[in-house]
Amino acid sequence: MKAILDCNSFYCSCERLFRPALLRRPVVVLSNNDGCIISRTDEAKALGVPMGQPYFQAKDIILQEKIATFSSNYNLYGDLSWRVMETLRQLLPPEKVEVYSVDECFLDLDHIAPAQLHDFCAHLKATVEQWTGIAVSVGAAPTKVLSKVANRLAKKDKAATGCIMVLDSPEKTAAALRATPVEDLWGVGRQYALKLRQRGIFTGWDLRQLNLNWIQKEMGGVVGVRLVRELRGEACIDLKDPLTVKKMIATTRMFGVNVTLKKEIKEAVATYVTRAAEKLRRQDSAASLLEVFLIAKAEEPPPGKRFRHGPHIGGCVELPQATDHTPDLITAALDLVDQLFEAGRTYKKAGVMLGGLVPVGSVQTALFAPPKATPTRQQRQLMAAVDNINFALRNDVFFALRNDVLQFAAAGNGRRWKMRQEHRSPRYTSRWDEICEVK
DNA sequence: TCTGGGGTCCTAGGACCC
DNA sequence: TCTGGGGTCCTAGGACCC
Repeated sequence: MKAILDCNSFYCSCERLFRPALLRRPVVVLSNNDGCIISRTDEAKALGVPMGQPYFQAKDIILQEKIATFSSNYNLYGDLSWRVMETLRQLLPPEKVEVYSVDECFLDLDHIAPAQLHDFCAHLKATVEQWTGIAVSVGAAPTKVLSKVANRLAKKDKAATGCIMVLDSPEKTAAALRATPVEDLWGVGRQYALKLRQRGIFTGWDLRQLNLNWIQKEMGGVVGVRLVRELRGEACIDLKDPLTVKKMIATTRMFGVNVTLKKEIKEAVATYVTRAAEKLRRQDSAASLLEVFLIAKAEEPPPGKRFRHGPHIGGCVELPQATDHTPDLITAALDLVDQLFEAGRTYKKAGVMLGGLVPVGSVQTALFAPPKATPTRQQRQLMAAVDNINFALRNDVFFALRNDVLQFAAAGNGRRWKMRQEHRSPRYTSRWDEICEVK
């Protein structure tokens, strides 16, 4: 059996953890730049605040209902997420724990006797809640897709299920699938849901009966077939090896204000490259492909039409040799900005993507590259030192700055373009100067 | 005024090989 | 009149996830 354990309204729960006064009050958390609502508690949901709604549209109801509102505080969420996952790794062999997202985790429970499953899930839940203070839900079933179904139903009726559902018989599974609309299945998005509904397929149970040839043709080939097989109880999606590294690394942000100056675009791009290169080194990879893109300001969307981003202006270079050295990546990225930037345009967003990742230990030396293209031992040591200092001081009271202690000059220091975070809570668990005080 | 960020996997089709 | 068969590799784009 497999299980998925996820944190209830994770970002909101993190905010509540340090403010017990918010315990039964509605809470929402906003995306970067205070753009959209990306987490909401049951109370906020009950007041009719939709997930993903732009903040400025929800402002009226937020004020009217006195909904507590926070900018996203990833230092805090990242730290609490780590505590939840670490707790699970203490309760299960670590290779049976697959961290799927910041607030979700797949578990392999094959070693638990069927009769004990429910109790074991309850034990996991109670321990995580006691050790971290974050409430969680658990769904268990023979496959990943079915465990997602179970988890959703467990959360939907918290009082009846106690946030735990185990699908350990064909009858329970059938009932669960009949109660699950297709669009709420893991792997069915807007497009497929529409297609299925037009064919009269409304629930997971309906989908499970469909002919695999049709699925193969109409639902993304093997992806759809795998989904339906999983609905039938045939495990097709294994737990992922916890040691797999990323194949692509991206850092992209909306600007906090409109940007028209090339200098500012370059500062932002250099900042994003720095961040991406840090992630690169953390997984011991080197990148051979670098892409930079800019998003220009969107035209007014026609009334009633969905919001769309402005034109995407992107460029890509193949590096002469894979590297994880920030200065080399910045140089290449700024060259791209020179090619992409058009004076007179207004930009809303920029991003950097690193691809063609290879293990840093086995970088192929370029035949025609000048000898200095290979990062030297000193350059490696330099980057390691920069990372160590920044990681350490990011959490230190004496350097409680918004920016890193060590920065590249190309990243600038005006940073007018930085994102807005008007409602950020203190970083209770990762900054000494922002720790919770009891009076 | 104002609409997030970071990923994965798969397919189709083109270019190219012998 | 009539133009094979069997591959590989790459890219762009679609769909999905949280």
